[in-house]
Amino acid sequence: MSKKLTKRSEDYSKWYNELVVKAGLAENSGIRGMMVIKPYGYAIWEKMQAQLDKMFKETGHQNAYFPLLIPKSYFSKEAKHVDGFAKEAAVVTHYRLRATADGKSVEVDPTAKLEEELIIRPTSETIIWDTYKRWIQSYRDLPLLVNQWANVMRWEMRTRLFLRTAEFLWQEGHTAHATRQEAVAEAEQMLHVYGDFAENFMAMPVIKGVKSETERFAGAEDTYTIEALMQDGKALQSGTSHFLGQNFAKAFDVKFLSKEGKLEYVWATSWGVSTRLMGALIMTHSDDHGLVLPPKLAPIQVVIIPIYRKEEQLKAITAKVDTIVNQLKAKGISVKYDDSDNYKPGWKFNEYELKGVPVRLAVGPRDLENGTVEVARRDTLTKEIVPMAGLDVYIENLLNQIQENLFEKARSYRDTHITKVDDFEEFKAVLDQKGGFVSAHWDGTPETEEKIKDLTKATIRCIPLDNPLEEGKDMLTGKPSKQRVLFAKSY
RNA sequence: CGGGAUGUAGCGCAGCCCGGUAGCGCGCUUCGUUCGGGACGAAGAGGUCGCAGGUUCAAAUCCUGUCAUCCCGACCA
Repeated sequence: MSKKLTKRSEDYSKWYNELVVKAGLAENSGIRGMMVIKPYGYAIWEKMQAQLDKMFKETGHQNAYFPLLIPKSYFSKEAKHVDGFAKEAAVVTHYRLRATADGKSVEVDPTAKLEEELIIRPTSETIIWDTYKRWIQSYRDLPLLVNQWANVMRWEMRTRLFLRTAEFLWQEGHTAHATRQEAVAEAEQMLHVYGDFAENFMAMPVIKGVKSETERFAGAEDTYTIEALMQDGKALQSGTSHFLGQNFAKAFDVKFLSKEGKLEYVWATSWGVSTRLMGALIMTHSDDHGLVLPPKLAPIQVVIIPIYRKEEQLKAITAKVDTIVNQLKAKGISVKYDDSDNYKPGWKFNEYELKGVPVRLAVGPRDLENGTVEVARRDTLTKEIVPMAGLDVYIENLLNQIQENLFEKARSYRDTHITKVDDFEEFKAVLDQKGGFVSAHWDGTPETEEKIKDLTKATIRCIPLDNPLEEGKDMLTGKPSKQRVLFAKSY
């Protein structure tokens, strides 16, 4: 089987799928819309998890775990929330199998029907708020700042590896506060945590903003989002943080006694990012050679490949490489020395490029003679010969440079793909030919938003947080508008 | 839920129209030569042809049913 990838320019989706599979990140399981995350893909997810988890703890959150199955009745308590998820809920109706009459297979035992069906969580607000009711009595119990790492299930009709799968891994934070102000501040804080993570670790520039009413989370008063731009000009919602008001507190009757002795409903937030971030990472940096990983999230930051003919040469190289490995490890750099003899160097070069390893070192007899190594960068695909002395410092700096370069490259792409438009014909033209975000005036009504979506498939991605106010006219209806919003076609 | 396709070795596929006892590439095993950008030769291992029925002397191939997956729509806080 050829390892050659389809070119991005030819067919972006095909390229994406091949890359995910061939780089060993994930594959379709053959079970409808459900994905197998392979060890290499999972290793990257673990790096993300570890960093996010650290950031959550630094902002005062604790981890907990709630049940996978949620009684159906819990959903009926928050009306909008149900509407949002009813269409894609997987339901457990029975609890036993039995052998068929011919004894050759199994069937659901009809006598083992559940009194009340259980829903496989599409998100955990309901079960968590049912629990919070028991945890919260006094203002002293607040704020309650809990995060959960879990899997959830949404029965999507059309799925794509990492971007939309029937089951996915994520974290969901659920917090309860004594005041509106505090809850809003929490939702905003977590949006900034996501933004920092995306930009500083994934090297992925994002626009932070607020969702329009139509795009808002089911049951939220406000949904904050980080929006990233993929290489094919489509936007990807990469993380959301919701200010839930008192909706869930009222639905689940969660009240606390304030300092003043008054019984009040608590204020809530929820926020989450998922394995969709893997898709975002891939579509932000990768190229026709394969994956490109930012050093901070690369499971292997440096790979070392020996070049040799004879066993003695390998021994001499390995002795030298051991020193390099130790020096790099001492600096906290993760290194892999690939001295496997079943593949030739050329094969390995291609393989690690496909896997996105940021830096590759090649050490051969020539280098032993000269006291050098060949250093290759994944981001620029350039190579240079570097003296072995001081190599650890050189590599350390190089990794930082690569991290920075990836971000700058992605940012300049993103920045050149935000287009200001005042005319609807131009709007359509930009979406079709150039892609990216389009900054345009909108009259603020869901009807207009819907009409634009029908006509162009573009939706309002967000109203940026730092958006300047500016008088204008809606490009479609001509009605007055106070600010521009960002439109884009999205995943 | 509408439209289209596919199911044959671990992976990717051919064979099916026109029925005759299963093949190609990659991968895998062994040996040898190779090794600074996806090496080569030789010898091997590996398949209830998605499942169930039917037609036939004979079914991967024809017929009926069924299950599953994929793609395009609709759907996607």
